[in-house]
Amino acid sequence: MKEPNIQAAWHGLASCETCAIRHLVLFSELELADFSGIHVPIEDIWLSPGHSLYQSGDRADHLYTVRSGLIKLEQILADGTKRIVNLLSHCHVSGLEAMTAERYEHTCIVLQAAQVCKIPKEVVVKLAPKLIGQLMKKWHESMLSTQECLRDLSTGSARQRVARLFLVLPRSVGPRCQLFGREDVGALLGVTTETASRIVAEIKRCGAVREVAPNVFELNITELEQIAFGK
Amino acid sequence: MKEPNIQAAWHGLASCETCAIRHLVLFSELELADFSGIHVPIEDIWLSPGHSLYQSGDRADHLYTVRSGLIKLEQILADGTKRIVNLLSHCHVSGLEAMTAERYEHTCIVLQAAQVCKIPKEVVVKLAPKLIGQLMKKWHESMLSTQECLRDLSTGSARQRVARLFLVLPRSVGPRCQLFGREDVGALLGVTTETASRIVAEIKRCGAVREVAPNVFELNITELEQIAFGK
DNA sequence: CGGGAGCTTGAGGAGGATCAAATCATGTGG
DNA sequence: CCACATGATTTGATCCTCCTCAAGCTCCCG
Repeated sequence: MKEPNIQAAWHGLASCETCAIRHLVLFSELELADFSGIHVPIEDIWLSPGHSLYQSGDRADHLYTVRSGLIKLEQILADGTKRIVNLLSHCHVSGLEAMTAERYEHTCIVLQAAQVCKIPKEVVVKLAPKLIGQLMKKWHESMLSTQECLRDLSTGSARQRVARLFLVLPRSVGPRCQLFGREDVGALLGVTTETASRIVAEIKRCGAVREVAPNVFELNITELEQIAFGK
Repeated sequence: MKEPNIQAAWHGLASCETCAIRHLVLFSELELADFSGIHVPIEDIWLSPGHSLYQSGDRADHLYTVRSGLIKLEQILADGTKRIVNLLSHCHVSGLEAMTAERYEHTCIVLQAAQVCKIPKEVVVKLAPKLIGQLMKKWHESMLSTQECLRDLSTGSARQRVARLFLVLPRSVGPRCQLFGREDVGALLGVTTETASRIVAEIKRCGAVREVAPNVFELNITELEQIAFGK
């Protein structure tokens, strides 16, 4: 497992003002003057798959906005097995619980190379009055995303779940997406690793997806939708 | 199905000031002066099982704080089946999405006789700056509750799920709780109605619960925990 | 070349789904 | 007050899916 690659860790909010996705994330409603009051560092971080942003139980003092890549939130169940309860991608915010709780309740791990902004909780608290709208929007988004993950991806046959997973994954160019390890697929769908592997292979065989490179798939959307939602 | 029983629907916030659970719900941080600015009605409503507070797709213009009883949030899946994604009880807030979205995304139905406060969205928006803390707390609570519902109640064998459901249900006197229809149990656990019925019967037979009245159960906590989390 | 981690495949069995029917509870109208 | 209709619950029998345990396979790295 490689070390996290911190390419840039600048301080202050200078970059936020010009951030291309600012209007989509937390700070959309801020004006120039607001940035000047901030004297704690906001880091811009690149991470490769396998790295964790935080662990369940860690002191929750940062929020993270995902600029690119894919990130999983997982929890350990009573019987020791892991379960993924949310996938975060472009413009999502993770660690929102920092705003009200002492500690994180998920372990947050990178699935596909990601770029994130690490924002100290105190910055958000200080700006909170101006950020209410965005914060609520992000809470709501998190909620929808979690419900989608847990509801759609753990209902129906394993075939349907895998098909829905393919449809949910962020697309790169055209109908193309990247999958991750079978163990994670299992933890996300609530099935065993073996079943995950079997079904992915089967869906590959039946032509609903085509593996153009290791774990990179080209999707046949209509086929997949047929499997995912067909009676 | 009986009509909703609106015993009191008073206007203004006079009652909020003296509400016994105020400090646990949205308005804990308000002072007397804050209540005077409110000129839209906040209703206190009693509802019997089966009634809906709102339907998925309805215009979202009210928040509801649950004072007592039990309420389900359900959604209709692509294949037409219903799935319960959250259970709300004492001091929970439902309809938080009204704060950022146009429409409700769940259908909200009473499972056990409930008393709720119906708060117009505009009241909360107006008081928002003072309520940030509580709002976040409630978002967080909702999130935890949803994750618990969907994660714990749709993982493992049906036996385990039923046992966990009994452990999650709000207790009345001592280790006693009330269950609801088998169809709802199924929709909550992600199993069929028949399986729900079968397993409840089995758990009754093996002595982990005792039915002291129709759908009222006395729990054997240690037995249930053994089933719920035992290997 | 050998070792390890992740992925795939196989055989067997347990657990739910499905379809069907019987029982029970409730409310209605005669 | 009873007969009946309606809906929820229970139970049964059968089939299929997925879990379990196990072995082989591929790829990467020392």
